Amino acid sequence: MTEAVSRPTLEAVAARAGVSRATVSRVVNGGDGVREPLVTRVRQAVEELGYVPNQAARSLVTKRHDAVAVVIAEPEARVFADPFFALQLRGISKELTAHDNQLVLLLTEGRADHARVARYLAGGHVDGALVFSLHLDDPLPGLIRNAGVPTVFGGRPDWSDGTPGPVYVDSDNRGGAREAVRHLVGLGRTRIAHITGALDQTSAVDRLDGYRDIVGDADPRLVVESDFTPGGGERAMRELLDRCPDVDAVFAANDLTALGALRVLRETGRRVPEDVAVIGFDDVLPVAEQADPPLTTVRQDIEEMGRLMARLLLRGQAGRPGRPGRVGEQSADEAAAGVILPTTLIRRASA
Amino acid sequence: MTEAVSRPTLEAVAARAGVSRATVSRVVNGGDGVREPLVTRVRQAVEELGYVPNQAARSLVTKRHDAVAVVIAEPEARVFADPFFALQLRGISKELTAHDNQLVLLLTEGRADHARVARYLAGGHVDGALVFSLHLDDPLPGLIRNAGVPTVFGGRPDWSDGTPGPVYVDSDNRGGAREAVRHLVGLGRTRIAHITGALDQTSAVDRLDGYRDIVGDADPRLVVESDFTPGGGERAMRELLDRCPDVDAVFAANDLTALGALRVLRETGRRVPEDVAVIGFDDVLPVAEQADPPLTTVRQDIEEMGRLMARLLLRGQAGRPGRPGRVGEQSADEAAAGVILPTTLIRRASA
DNA sequence: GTGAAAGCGCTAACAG
DNA sequence: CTGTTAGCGCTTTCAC
Repeated sequence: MTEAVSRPTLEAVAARAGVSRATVSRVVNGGDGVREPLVTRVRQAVEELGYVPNQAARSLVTKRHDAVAVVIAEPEARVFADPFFALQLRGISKELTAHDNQLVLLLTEGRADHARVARYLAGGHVDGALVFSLHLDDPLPGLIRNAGVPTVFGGRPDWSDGTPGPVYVDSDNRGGAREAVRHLVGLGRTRIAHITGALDQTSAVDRLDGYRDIVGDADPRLVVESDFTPGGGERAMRELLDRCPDVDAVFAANDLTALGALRVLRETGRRVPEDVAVIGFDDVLPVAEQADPPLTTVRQDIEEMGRLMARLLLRGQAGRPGRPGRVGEQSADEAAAGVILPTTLIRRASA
Repeated sequence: MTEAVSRPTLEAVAARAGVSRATVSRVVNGGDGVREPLVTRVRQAVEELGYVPNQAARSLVTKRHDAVAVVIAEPEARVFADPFFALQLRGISKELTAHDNQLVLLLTEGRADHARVARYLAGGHVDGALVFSLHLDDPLPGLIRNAGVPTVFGGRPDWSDGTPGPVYVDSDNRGGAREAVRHLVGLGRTRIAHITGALDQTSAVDRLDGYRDIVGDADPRLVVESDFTPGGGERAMRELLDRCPDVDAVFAANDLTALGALRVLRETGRRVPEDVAVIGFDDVLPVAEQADPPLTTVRQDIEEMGRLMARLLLRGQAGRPGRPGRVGEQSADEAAAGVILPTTLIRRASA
């Protein structure tokens, strides 16, 4: 006795309400132009039968999917070492949910998966894509452009060709860096160092630029390249102390890096902030708040970034090389561009 | 000139290959019972046209979706404070990808979203669900059961009614706790305390049980209830020192809690591990490795948990109260049950 | 083995 | 305003 619980169709609702399928369809989709008595009758039939529209059938005719792909292209485990993506996802999810769109998550493990993702996007399974791929040499953005799907990028992508700029949402990395360094200057520090992030990511480059905006042509030995990890931060800090024992402030490219720097500073007997002031970036709470001493850092509103990305896509601000759809209804002359979210300096004990 | 780039259909491929739609369909779906010359010709046409099957059309007839929902029901921001879910997602994603299934992510913000999720699952948009909902009083698992979708839970759910047990994957929280405490005992500690996690989650309860398994009826003041956060860990540690100044070891319910405990220990001038040994749980790398001193902790293979959940669902081990589908093809007598993954004690400096 | 034909459940003209 | 009529692109009997 396989209780074949096949769900009710439009047909069934129509029969029960004593109207045509078309009328039920109209009611289900907002019920414009249907007279009150019928609307109620249909609504009731829907209720009684527990009718839920079959999305596949609907997509087949509308060519819409009410679904958006989120592509996270980060081979490194590092992505998962801080809550960055989790927060973005939450922001994205909230916005998509508010507009009855589903979130299809596409995680990639290196290049092997790129073709798969490109095929999926080109396959017209979703109305748009939100893409995180922050590495300069990543071929994925290009592939995605060819897929002809409206797309919004998370973080400024690095396209130097002449095509109309991609739509993206980013934090004000450069401005945030400037504020951090300015704060250090305000503290009277004169030997301000910078430990960079992985310079194949625009965020790291922008933060370095912000640092340079303030310090000008300071001693180049005060800039040490690193990679956004605590271990990298340690190595960089050691090298820094080696090169410039008189350093009195460090602006680290992110909180994890700052953590590594703090550790080395402590080991070598420097007091923070008395001897060396330290500032991070991101304001990853469990890291920044629990650091010793608690970390002064530049906060970015990560969840808001996610929300905004989704909003841009749904509003059709996104580049849409190809076919139509509810997502992507922007006017043709809408200049594709980036949206930059402000950052805030959070003062704690380390600077 | 809107280059209506409407993608090629089966029809088009059939025409190009000089065969019928049915034949193309067969080839696309594995190409059994089609003779070699045709297979090649069709494959080539598919290639040339860049044909990608329309999933909506396919689902409409097969009633399969090759999509799985991942439901993360965590109102608290805490979820996002550690990479737990990110790692699970990665494991899930890998497994789903390997079987050509899509991952639909459903994040919920408290009860308001429960109805939405239940409706979505009941709506037959996906072939199954992987559900994370670790709070004892959460109504979501019940709702999902009623949705009639094959489901695998992440973490042992707490159903006390008589229904056949839900399928779930969990870490060996109890065993891991035992190992941690045993290690402390082996170190010669005699006043071993436990700072619990949020006791409305089975993981916290299981870890507490494991602790008790080893210490027996030790001084009950050595157990302090907390909530898995660093702040909670601090408060708990303070209370603990207050109650039992002679404590010489602490087993914390997770790494974040241990971090808070370490901080208080340091503040109050205790040396770790000389005066007080500390063990955490989870082995969240950026936390455990960067702690001062680096944290001895119980590692769980989180990614593997995710992978296993997906595998169970795809293999049809999952409870399936309702309709058929590729997902959920288990034999009726297959005993639904939990799979418990082993944990490992990672020795660092803190104990 | 291969093709022809009948829908899957829904929306979107088009009549009435 | 409401109902009728075509399909959307695909899989799947069923003949050939």
